[in-house]
Amino acid sequence: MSSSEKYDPRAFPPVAVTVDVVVFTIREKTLRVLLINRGVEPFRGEWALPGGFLKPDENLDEAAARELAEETGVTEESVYLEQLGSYGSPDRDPRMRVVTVAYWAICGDLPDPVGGGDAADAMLIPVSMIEQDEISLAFDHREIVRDALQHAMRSLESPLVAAKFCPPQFTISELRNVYEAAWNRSIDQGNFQRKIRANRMFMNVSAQIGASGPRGGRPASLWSIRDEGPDGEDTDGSRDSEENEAVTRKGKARKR
Amino acid sequence: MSSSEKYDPRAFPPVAVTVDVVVFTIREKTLRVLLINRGVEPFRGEWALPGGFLKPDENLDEAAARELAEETGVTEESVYLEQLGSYGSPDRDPRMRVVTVAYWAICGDLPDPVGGGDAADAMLIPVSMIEQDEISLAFDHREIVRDALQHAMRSLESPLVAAKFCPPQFTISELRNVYEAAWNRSIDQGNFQRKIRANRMFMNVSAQIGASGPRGGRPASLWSIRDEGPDGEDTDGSRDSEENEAVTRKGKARKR
DNA sequence: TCATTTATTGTCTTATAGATATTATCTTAT
DNA sequence: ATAAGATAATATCTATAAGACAATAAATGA
Repeated sequence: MSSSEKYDPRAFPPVAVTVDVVVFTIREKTLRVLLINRGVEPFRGEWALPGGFLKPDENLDEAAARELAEETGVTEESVYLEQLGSYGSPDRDPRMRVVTVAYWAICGDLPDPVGGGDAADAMLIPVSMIEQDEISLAFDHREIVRDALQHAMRSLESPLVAAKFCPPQFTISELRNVYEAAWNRSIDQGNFQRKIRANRMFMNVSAQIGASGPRGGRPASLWSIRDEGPDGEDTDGSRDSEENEAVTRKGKARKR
Repeated sequence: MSSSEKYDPRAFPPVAVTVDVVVFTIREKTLRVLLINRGVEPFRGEWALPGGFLKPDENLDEAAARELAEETGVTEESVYLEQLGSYGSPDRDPRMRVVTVAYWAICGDLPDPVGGGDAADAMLIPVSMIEQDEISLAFDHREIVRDALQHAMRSLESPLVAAKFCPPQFTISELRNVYEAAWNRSIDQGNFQRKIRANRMFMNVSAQIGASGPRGGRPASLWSIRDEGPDGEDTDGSRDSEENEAVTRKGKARKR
């Protein structure tokens, strides 16, 4: 700040800092984003991201977690929440100068009737509707959602992130369904099995056996993310594979 | 913001927004970061990132570019500048609540005597000194630099980003030197050539031939980044390789 | 000329992804 | 009880790419 020290921060026009959260979840095999219908001006009646003003004594992560909890009822446990980036065009909020810090989250188990009281004041819209511009959002939230989507798709390459869409214990098929929803195409089952089984970050909960699906079929074994202690507790001493093996996205883009 | 609309932004305690930039460059085959010696309180005399307060009429990217230019004299041309993230712990600045938006930049051609007038008020320290905690920084700038470093290392997997450390036209060896500086190990020359030549984002400036090194040797041909038009102008019609082929980091970690 | 340096090309090995089976184990219908 | 269908789990083959390693080519300076 050497060359800007002449500026007294208190002399600056007021800037408000908000936090907005792009909440992803999967419903009906479709990747969706949580939107809130604004009850007040500006942009009253339009759809916007859940969010709010940063409070004096909380840091950014805490503010994001608080907003997420207020808007979804989801406690911090089992939720993936990560900062996305900040947006601060001078005129992005007609009221005053507002810089927002955007976060993105994965909720595997969103309570279905989201929102406060009114049933119509919150919804989960498919991301495809935003990609194809079939809905307009308040502020610059369309840009934020698009950036979040792009970021999320990259992060999904790590199956550890994809697993956040699943319950704590899950079958490999459930994890595969996450990718099929996000990428909107089918994934070879056998190859996916091989990939996950080779990833040492996943642990077979051998004691448990999942139930068969509604249409029968061999029951799947349950898996969970290996809780990594402070130091890498390597039960199997001889391994030299990379820890973060990505799930790549090549292959025939056959429709589902 | 639905559940927080009760808050009037103007009623909030003042928040200042600053922009800090982590400027990377390579000197003496070492990846380095630009630090400024603070001339005023707080943290007077300590090393800090270049940065300053967000001005009323500029957006975040503009503020970062301005700070970068003020502190280094480097104009926006040929500089890679990207937002890293925001930091807003309540007590990160003893004066008042300050949220900073951090950026990271790659400067291939930093003017050597950086800083304003005093020669000692700016320096380029090796990133290893920060990794190993051999220097203390003002504010939470150590955390910011570490995050930037982590982010930069990931971004470097794209040779297009690595090329930002080089002049507009460069030899493949110069580009390889970027990786050798960043990863602190040698890279097989033949394999690297093959990799870059296979990447359609690089273009051989066949007319030009670079000069030989100080110790002789065959002069290298010059390369540049293919300036991509609005639509992919594909001179060579038949290609189906991915555009962003990464330079991976495996292989023997032999010392240099 | 020769040593040196860098560019360029080639080959071998290994690892992995994807395609394509095949086998195993369950549910449901008859 | 049996057959059919569904899903899980395993196996095999191929193509591709990366890395290790080596060899050749082209320029420089001494």
